[in-house]
Amino acid sequence: MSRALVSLVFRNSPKVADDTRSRVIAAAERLGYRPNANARRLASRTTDTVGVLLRDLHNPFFADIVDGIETAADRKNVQVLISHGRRGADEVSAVESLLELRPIGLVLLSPSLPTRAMAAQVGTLPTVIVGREVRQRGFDIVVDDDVRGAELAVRYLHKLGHRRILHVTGGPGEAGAAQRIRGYERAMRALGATPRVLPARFSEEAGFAAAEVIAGMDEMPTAVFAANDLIAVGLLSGFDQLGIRVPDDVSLLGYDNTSLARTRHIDLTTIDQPRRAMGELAIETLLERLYRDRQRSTIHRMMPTLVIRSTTRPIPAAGAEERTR
Amino acid sequence: MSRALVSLVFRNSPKVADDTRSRVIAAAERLGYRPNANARRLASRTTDTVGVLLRDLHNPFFADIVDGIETAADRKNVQVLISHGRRGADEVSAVESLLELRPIGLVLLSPSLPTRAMAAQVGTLPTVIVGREVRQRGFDIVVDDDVRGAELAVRYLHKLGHRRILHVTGGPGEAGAAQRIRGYERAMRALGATPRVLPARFSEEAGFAAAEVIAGMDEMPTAVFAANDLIAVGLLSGFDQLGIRVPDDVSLLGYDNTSLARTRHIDLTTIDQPRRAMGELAIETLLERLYRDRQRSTIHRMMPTLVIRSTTRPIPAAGAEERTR
DNA sequence: TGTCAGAATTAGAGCGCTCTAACAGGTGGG
DNA sequence: CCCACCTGTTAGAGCGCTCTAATTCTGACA
Repeated sequence: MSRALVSLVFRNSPKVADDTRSRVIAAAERLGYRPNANARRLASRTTDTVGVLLRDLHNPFFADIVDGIETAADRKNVQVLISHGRRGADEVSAVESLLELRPIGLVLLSPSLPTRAMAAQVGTLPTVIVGREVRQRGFDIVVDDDVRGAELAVRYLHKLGHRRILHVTGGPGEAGAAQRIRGYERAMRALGATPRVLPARFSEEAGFAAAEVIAGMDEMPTAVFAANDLIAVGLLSGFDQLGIRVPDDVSLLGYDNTSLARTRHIDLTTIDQPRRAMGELAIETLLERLYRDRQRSTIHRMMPTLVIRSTTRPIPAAGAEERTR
Repeated sequence: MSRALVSLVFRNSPKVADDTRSRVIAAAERLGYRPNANARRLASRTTDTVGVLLRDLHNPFFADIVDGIETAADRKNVQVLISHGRRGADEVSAVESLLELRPIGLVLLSPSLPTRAMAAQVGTLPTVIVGREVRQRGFDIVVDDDVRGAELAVRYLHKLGHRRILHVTGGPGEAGAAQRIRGYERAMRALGATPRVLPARFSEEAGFAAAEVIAGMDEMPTAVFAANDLIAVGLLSGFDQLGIRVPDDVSLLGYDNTSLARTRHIDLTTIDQPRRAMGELAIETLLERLYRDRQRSTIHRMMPTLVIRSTTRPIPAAGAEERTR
């Protein structure tokens, strides 16, 4: 049996006879043969693998996206190679080591590098950026529509009768913070309510601190829309400590539907990004550019959904009153 | 300039003259040259990469271990390749694709495969198993010392004055459950207390359900040691719902020090496994077998620590009384 | 029985690197 | 002034596969 035959068998080529195939497989088993992926990747023009840059393994948010990526990759018969740029460490070298393996494309999950630098590094390689909206020729984008997510949150609280709805936002550079403010403000104005934004950061600590600020306000809000779940959970403990009851005294709404929000003990009403779908779409967008030879950049803004749990409730009287409007 | 020269430059060989080196680098930059890792891996005898099987990306527990792995790998100048066997999916094929890349060794994080099957698959390749204690020649093991962790928990509660300490355990097959029961029972007996184990599973739901069972007991425990944090958090909500206050009415202690336990809102006293250290040790063990040509299997049982938060407190009177003993 | 199309198999080049051994160009000692 | 020796560079084989094109094998049909 020739080398080429074995190669064909291991690539499931249809042009090899059934009995030959089984003889090859039997022989391989007997000899303990295992194909060498490095040789295959070198010899074949294509590698059939897409590289995924995963910056933060600790954030379960990305886990769902990777799940989606792998589901779609499986379906499309491409391999996935994950590179974990160590926490805060050199993203450039993480991408570089991915590129040295000659993937057919790249998926970058919430990369933090300057857009220009990324563009220079990946060159013409099809690249999809998930979770960060950059304007740069050549990149395809998959993001959550944070503006509409925030609108969803505000409209729901408004429907419950809330009028004094405060937004606790993330830091200026934090992913989605600006868009969420925009959606919040737009929805508030559309509903004839006055927007009010309290600056913070995307962290539990910041939320905890914000609770005190809120408690000290002349006119306390009846509902708080936190820019992410961490802030919301921080607010929850802050309110708890200050004797402010959620949702009795104040309704609380988060963003991201993290596993934290899902625990019974927290049970936070929140906005859910379609994470798995985002991952799947990333792969599909990548392959579509590759196989259909698309040149133009696309941006997919995915529609988030509202997940109602137990930290929100109608304003006792006003709620009913307003609903009849 | 020859091909070999470029190769030497990119491998940081000391035997290339400084000016030649910079000329090569300049030329590479100008031509947009990037080494092909597949060719390198094929041509050189060694690949300098260890493969890591990560079964569950959603479990932040593994994220810390991977952090440790990458820290140590960085220090030792080896690459890390992560393979994410899709959730519950074919672990065999995930390991297989890792093996096809010809790593110098493997680190398996809490693998679920039968020991024999794993041994057959990896053959003589140095392999470290983290988080699961298997008895099989050829594997090195890094685990938390769950027996001593459980003892730590019991002794602490005992020191606080608790005598009726209940242990809510995980399912029979769940990682560490058996050892934690053993440590719990041993410590209880050593302290002259009567062990009592309530069977459950490693989930929030199971913890929630257990709360009701506990509330219905003739003689309620004054402290509950849950086999992991998820159970503890479930218990927390269960107790909450039943009007049982933690820690006023009952002290609660978890295991694993998950991010959940760390949130202010939960702030759970728990046992911490040295996850980063476990990851680092995995790499060191692997390389030590490789370079020192060690043949015998080793098992590292890492000492966990107690993290005191706000779900445990002394029994008001008895606590002080007992301390003077 | 010969012919031929199509199916199955194989020879041989080449993927981009590393490795060994050989080679060039100084340097310094005899 | 030659030779040994060291440093720096390079020729050429080879890593284990894929790919193309050529070759062999089959069976159908005249």
